[in-house]
Amino acid sequence: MGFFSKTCEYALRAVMYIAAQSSDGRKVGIKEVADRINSPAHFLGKILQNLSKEGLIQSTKGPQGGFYIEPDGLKRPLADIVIAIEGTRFLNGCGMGLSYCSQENPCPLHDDFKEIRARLNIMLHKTTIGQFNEKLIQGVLTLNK
Amino acid sequence: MGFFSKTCEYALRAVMYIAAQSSDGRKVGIKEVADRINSPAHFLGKILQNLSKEGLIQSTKGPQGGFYIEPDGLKRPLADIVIAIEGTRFLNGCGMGLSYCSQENPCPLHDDFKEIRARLNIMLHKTTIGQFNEKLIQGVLTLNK
DNA sequence: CCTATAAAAGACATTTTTGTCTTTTATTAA
DNA sequence: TTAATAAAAGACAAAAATGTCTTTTATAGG
Ligand code: FES
Ligand code: FES
Repeated sequence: MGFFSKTCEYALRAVMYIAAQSSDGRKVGIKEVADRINSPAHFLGKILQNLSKEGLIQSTKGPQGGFYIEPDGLKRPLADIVIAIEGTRFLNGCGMGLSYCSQENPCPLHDDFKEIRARLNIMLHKTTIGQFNEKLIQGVLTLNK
Repeated sequence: MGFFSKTCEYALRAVMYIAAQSSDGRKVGIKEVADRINSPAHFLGKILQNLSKEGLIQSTKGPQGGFYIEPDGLKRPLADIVIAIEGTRFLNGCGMGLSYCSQENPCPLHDDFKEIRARLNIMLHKTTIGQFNEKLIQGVLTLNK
C-alpha cells in the first residue's frame, strides 16, 4: 500500500500536530487531533497511548488534560516514531526479505538498496519532531489530506 | 515490518531465480522455486499465477512444464514487479499518507521524502529482472536467507 | 487413449492490521 | 464530595495479508 503503514502515517501526522500545538504549552484532546489529521479517533487513541508508553509524547487525564510533548521531546528524531511502530527491520533489514542484510551474503539489490536505506535513515534521524512547528502553525504545511 | 510486503519480497526473489534459471531455457517448478528462495510453496503459487497473468513471467502446465521468462522479459525493470504487487501509491504516494503528494499542499516531509522516493524509483526502473543472472548462477548473490 | 506431471483455480484457515464501541481510571474544578 | 472531563484500557469486529489444502485443467509422452 503506502510507504509506511497506516498506523505509522497517523502517528507521524498526529505527533507533528501535537508538537506544533504544544510549542506554546497547549494540550490537545484526541478528538481534535483526529479531526485535524484526518484519522479515526479511537484507533488514533491506541496509537498515541503506545507512543505515550514509549515516552515519545505525554498525556494527562481529566479536565484540561490531553496530549502534549515536553520541550525535550521536540528535539527527538522522527526515526523514534517510525522505529516504535514499524520496528527496526524496516530501517535496517534486507530489501528483499532475507533474514538479515549482509555484505558477505548479499541479495541482488544489496548495493543499491543499502544506499537508499541509508538516505531514509539520515532523513528520519536528522529531522526532529518539532522541526515543522512554525510552518505548521503558519499553515504552510498540511497534515490532513 | 519489512520495507516491501512479504508478497513482494517473495515475488522479487522468485522472479530473479526464475530469470537466472531460464537464461539457458530451463523451466522450473513451483516446488523448486519455493525451495530455493525460502518461501511457502502454495502461497508463492498464487503470486506467480498473478505475475503470469500480468505477463511478467510465463508458465506451461504438464510434464516438462513450469515457470520461465521470455528473453524480452529479462529486460523489464523490477519496478514492474513492485507496481504489480504494491500498487502505484507505494512508489508515488505521499510518505505521510496524504491522499496525494503535491508541491502546493506539501506534508512536512515532502521535500526530503520526494528525493528518497525518486531514488527508489530510479533503482527499480534502471534495474532489470535479468540483470543478476550471471552472479546468481555463480552463487555470488543469495536469494534464500 | 491413458497416465503422469505441473500449473491454475478455488476453498478455507490463520494472523495482522485497521477500526469501533464501551467501561474504567485519573484529574480538575465547582 | 461531586460532577464533568479526557485518556487508558478492554472487548470486539471488519478487512487485508499470509498461508494451507484440495480439486481442476492443460500438456507431454508412452
Ligand atoms: S542483503 Fe538485501 S539489502 Fe543487504
Ligand atoms: S506531500 Fe507528502 S511526500 Fe509530497
